[in-house]
Amino acid sequence: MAEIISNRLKEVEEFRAENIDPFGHRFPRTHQINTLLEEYKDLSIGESRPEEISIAGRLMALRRHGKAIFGNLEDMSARIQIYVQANKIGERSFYHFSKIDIGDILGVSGIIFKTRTGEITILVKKFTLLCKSIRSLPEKWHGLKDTEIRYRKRYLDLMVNSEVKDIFIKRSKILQSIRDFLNKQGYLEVETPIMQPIPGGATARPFITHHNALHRDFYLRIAPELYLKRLLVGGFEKVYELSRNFRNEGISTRHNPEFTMLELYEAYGDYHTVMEITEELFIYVLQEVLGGLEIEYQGQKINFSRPWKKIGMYEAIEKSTCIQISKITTEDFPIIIKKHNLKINGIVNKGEIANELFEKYVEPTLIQPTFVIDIPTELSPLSKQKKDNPELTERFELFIASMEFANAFTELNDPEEQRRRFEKQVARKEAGDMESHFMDEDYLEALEYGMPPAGGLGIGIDRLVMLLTNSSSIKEVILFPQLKLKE
RNA sequence: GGGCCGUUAGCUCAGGUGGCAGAGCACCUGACUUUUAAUCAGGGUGUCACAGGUUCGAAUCCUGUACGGCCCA
Repeated sequence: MAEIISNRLKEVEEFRAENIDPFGHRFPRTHQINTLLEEYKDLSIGESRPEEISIAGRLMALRRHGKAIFGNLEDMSARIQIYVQANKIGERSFYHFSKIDIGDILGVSGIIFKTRTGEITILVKKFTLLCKSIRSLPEKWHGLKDTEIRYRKRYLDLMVNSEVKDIFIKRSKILQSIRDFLNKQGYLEVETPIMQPIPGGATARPFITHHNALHRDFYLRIAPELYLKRLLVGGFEKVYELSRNFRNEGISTRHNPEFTMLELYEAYGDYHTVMEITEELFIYVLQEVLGGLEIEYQGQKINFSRPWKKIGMYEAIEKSTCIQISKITTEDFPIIIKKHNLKINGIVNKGEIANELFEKYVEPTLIQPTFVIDIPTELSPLSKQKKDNPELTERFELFIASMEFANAFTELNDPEEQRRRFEKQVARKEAGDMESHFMDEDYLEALEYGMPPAGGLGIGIDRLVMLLTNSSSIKEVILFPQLKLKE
């Protein structure tokens, strides 16, 4: 490698000596390569066109034939063959071109023709060196497979693995179609603080950062929820935020410490209206991005045709385990915990037991889109209770392919009840549950001014992208996933 | 946090039982004006992840560490 770099640096100096800038400047292009290929696809073999075109891109392959050289130039859209002939470009330029390496970025001008093997090719009349590459690219045939290098040096991954590029193009389309859908429905996109004095809106440990001028710590948001609901208090009726959230927890194939969420709130709605929005949003995105409602994820066929399945959480647990959660009592807790080997942080209650049983026995079985509804109040400190059963809240979680994709509920707008919920969370925290919620007096004060009844929804965007790109790891859909530092 | 697997050239990978570090691509030298994984002739470019240990001798065996992957919590 050291040898390659020093050779290339020598070439850089040689170009400078010839008055050629090895790190060139703006280059006007007439075409992107894909449009060129499309425009000239009907040429017959040997036929050429007189008009001169210009493209730019990275040289990905070279085939030298003495006084002629073939290469492949690639831009973001496609790859095209270029052909340089000594007697067409001139001896001097040909000599310069012979110093070009795979990996260099070039602008080329010339005319289009079709070779006798039927490949659309640019006969180069002039080339411009736009950037000399001084390192050698990963192998042309096997590409770059080492997952660690792929994630750490994503630029190489993008350069040589076109499927990877496609994933991130798709990710962009997904985000765009979500915004399209919500904007059309009259939602307002807003931005709320990432640095928060009190982290709220989710059950998770936050990251801590420090503000020097204010002499105090802030938390990176674990969710934007409590700020978005302050906006409902303020009179915005339909808001959403596509937000980067940060949770101080382990890294796995489904968890990155920073991840993207959609949160939306609809005043005067509830969890039923939000369930409809969820279905409509998924279907809109699927149609826009994939053009259909059936996908295959990791070998499982998943169908998004409405209506999706709905099942109560207790009912789902009972079906899988025969445990009737609604009937168990405090005396049953240790027996169930022991029998099913459950792990609960801090204070044990019925909700936590239901949650553990659900995750262990029900979640793995939920392949087709399923709304799990009516979730225990003890697990839902920000949700409104069901009118006929205060043990449960008007809340759902959406599961697809055994993964949680959405969490939504009717928002709790009673400030006194909200205070009691926070107090219970604080008690949990004191009992050792580091993920439980903080007391947020400022939020309670906002509720005391009055928040309209509302439905709220959160969707994990990274997982959605995983689902629509058939990716098994969240790292495949995040450009620069978090890895441990090396050395 | 636990278990299993991996880390050898820029990249993709070989290297039973310990005995001079290997291949293909890339790269360097030369030939070649329609090739496309171009071809032909020649060249090996290395802290075998890191640190110890065993041994006459370690990429290989042992211990520990780092990073990554898969599974579990």
